[in-house]
Amino acid sequence: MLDIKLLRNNPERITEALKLRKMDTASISKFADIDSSWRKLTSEIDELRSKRNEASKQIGILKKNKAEAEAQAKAVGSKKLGDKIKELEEKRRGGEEELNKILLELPNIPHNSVPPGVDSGDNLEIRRVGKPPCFDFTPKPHFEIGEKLGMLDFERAAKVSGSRFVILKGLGAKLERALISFMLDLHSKENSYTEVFPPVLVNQKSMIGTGQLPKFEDDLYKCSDNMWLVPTAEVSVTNIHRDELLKADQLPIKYCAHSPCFRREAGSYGKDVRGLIRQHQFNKVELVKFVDPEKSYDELESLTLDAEKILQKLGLHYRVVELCSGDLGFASAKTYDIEVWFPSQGKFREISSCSNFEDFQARRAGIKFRRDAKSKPEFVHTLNGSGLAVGRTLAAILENYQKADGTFEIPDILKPLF
RNA sequence: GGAGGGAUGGCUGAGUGGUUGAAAGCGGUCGCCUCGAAAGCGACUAUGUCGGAAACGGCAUCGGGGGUUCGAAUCCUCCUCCCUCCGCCA
Repeated sequence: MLDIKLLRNNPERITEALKLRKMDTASISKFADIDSSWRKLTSEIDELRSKRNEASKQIGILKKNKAEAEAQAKAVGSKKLGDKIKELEEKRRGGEEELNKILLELPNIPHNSVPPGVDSGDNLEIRRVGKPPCFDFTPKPHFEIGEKLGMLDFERAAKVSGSRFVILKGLGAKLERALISFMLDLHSKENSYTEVFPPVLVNQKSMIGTGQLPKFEDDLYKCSDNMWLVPTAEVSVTNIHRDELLKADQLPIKYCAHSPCFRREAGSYGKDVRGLIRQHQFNKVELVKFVDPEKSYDELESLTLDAEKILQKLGLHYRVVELCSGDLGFASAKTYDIEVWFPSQGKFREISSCSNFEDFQARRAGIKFRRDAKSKPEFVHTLNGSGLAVGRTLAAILENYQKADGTFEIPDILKPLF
């Protein structure tokens, strides 16, 4: 959520930001209209309430002094004030709801450093690490390798659940588990994240807190009792500190978590229909930070490096891309995508997305901290990034470590886990 | 699922219709004391919002919504969460 004051005092800045994201700016002027009448009504209501409070106070005193008749007379006038207040409040309520809706559906403002652009074509490559493997044969796609080796069973998964599901078997299941372990160990031991194992079924407030709702309901699985399956552990983990006032010396708070993630992938028909790339359910290890606003951009750099470390240790070729304004996620102010090399496709595919949300999520979720004893609470900055998407990592290993005979090598770093 | 109990400021915890934004304690900040510190003493110490350069003032907020009343932390009602007991269950 954006700062409502910014919206009032500097709507040009937000209009500008929306344009960068190629979004409709109509809601800005709509907001201004409703807001000004909301504020006018509010000051009228406040004034009337002030009068009524004064009258009530006096009635109290009169009653104490046994001046019943006077008290009665005053109560009549006060009742009228009350009716008027109720009427104005009713009038205000509709606008209030609309303002809130607009506010909750406005995306974050891109950071100054974010390159302007319309889509992924305008993203900026920051660095390339490692080298693509050389094959003296045509590299196969990961799903062919996995199916042939009995590690991946898409057909039966379709029977059990539907399309975009997979059953990992034998070595496949074991490799998945090893990867989760490896990632969590590295982040908790070397990168000093606290490991957490969060719920994957969350309430609506949590989904609003991180920005999935109300705008992206179509992407989510909704269960009964107004509970939702998380599309990423970011939701569960960021909301750990919802409506909390943290102490400055607690920051930065760093969590890593593995969770299954659930996405409906509505509107992605025909995209990556085969293989592990785009599943309705997949495992992911997530990194989440709560930090001092002044340090959040340094923290974004280090978080990205923490995620990269996994790929380096696995010996996978990758690049880091800075998302342009048009490709930026709803809640993000700045995002680096890490893309891993897929030999069968001859291109890089996203395996991690590391973002600084600044105070956008903190404001929605009410996550504050007090700088020192004398200062007022301020919103923290939240960040998160995949470290990494496990299914895609497994796919990348199959492809990059494949051999001519259709088998593949387990990366050295994982061997102790087998 | 059934029966009870509870939710108050950074924390603990009083408060059952009237000048209560809220006692007390803890914690914190500042001052006095001291060579310095501890202890002691004193003052200050919620958030949001509107107006204001500020001082300050209005309004709202005692888990959340709705209601009763001139007036609600306090009464009624619905909801959420927590605790205890019973049932069921991995």
